[in-house]
Amino acid sequence: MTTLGYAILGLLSREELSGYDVAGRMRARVGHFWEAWHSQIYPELARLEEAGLATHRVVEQRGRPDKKVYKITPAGLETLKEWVTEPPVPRPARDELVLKAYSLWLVEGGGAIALFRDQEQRHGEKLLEYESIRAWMEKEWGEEVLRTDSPRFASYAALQRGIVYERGYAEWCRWVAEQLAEGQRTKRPRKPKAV
Amino acid sequence: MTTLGYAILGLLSREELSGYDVAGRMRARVGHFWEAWHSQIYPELARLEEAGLATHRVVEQRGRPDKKVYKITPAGLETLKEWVTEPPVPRPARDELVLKAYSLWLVEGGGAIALFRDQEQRHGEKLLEYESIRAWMEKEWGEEVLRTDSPRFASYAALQRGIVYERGYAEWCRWVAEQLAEGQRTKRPRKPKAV
DNA sequence: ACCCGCATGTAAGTCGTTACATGATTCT
DNA sequence: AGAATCATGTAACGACTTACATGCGGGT
Repeated sequence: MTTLGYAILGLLSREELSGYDVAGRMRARVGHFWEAWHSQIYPELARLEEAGLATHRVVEQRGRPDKKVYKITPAGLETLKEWVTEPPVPRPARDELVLKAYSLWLVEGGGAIALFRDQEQRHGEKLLEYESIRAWMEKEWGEEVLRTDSPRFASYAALQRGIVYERGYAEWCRWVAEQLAEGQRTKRPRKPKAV
Repeated sequence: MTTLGYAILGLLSREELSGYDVAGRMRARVGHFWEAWHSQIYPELARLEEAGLATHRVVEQRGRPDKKVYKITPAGLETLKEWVTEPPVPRPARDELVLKAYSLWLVEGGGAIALFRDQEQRHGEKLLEYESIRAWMEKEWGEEVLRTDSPRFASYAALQRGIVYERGYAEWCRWVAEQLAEGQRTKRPRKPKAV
């Protein structure tokens, strides 16, 4: 089983979905910590079905192409439950911007400051977006967001990670931009080639 | 050019390195936001050389196998500089634990609490490790860590991201574990199958 | 006329991981 | 005797991305 398989089972545990819908949920719901395109999703759904973890029925539609609606099986639910409490293999977050930061010393102020200010804004916007979703959840779902046996709690908890992540990211970007700006203000001449 | 290529150039811009050393630096220095194994590094170094961004010379050693020491070229430095200020294509952080959180509602307390407490500890330990490196840098490098044209500033800035990341991660884990524990204390019976 | 949403797939290519392969020296 | 460090590579596999492929209906 691949991680994507579990991601899909996680969605199917909440509702029956077509491949197209899975792709949509993937973008909207779990997109901030796992993404997948339909070209990966369709074969994965077929594999889940072959493994007996999901089944599908064809739903005919008027004026639209037929769709295959997938449903998780009891075996699928068991597999998913077992996976949930297993510790994940630790993998470092691959982050290209941090890699760029590691070579920041090579470039003179301007462009780098712009980059980090821009990234700060992007992540700040993401943060606001997530926070407004959280506000919506709290208003709409009330105390259920803290009822740990409710899927709404799980959605809320995952979103919470996105919020903490984006807040920290924006903070770091601002800090870097400030250091760069400060470095430009109190400019020292670069070290001469031969001392 | 792949991102790995730039990661390697970033290391070579500071010092000449053999493939073996690059692999080591990769683990120790940039490992918390980009990892790579030697099997990927050796071919990538060959590609960098072919593209004229690095050169190598063979260094003979006593009692040890010969090594190829790579050096960045002026063209390599230019390529690296150009890349640094280009905005990265936004890719969501793939995080399996958040995916597990999204399915947390399916499992009863015990195992899930243990998982998140354990993860909190892991990230808490990472945090302490990074903080002690930061303390070492500040003590050893002094004000140079804030001199934006110094490689030490860049190292410091990248490490800073690791610190913010791990702090946020540990915080989130603790929050989830607390919610799960709270949910267990004030246990409600699960919704009956048919109401 | 053209684009967007719905709907499902395959193919080609890239990137990353694990395993295979070899071999000397030093430490436990 | 066995493990770890230094040192460089290749091969096979798996995961992920981008592009190709098709087709209807509704909106601008």
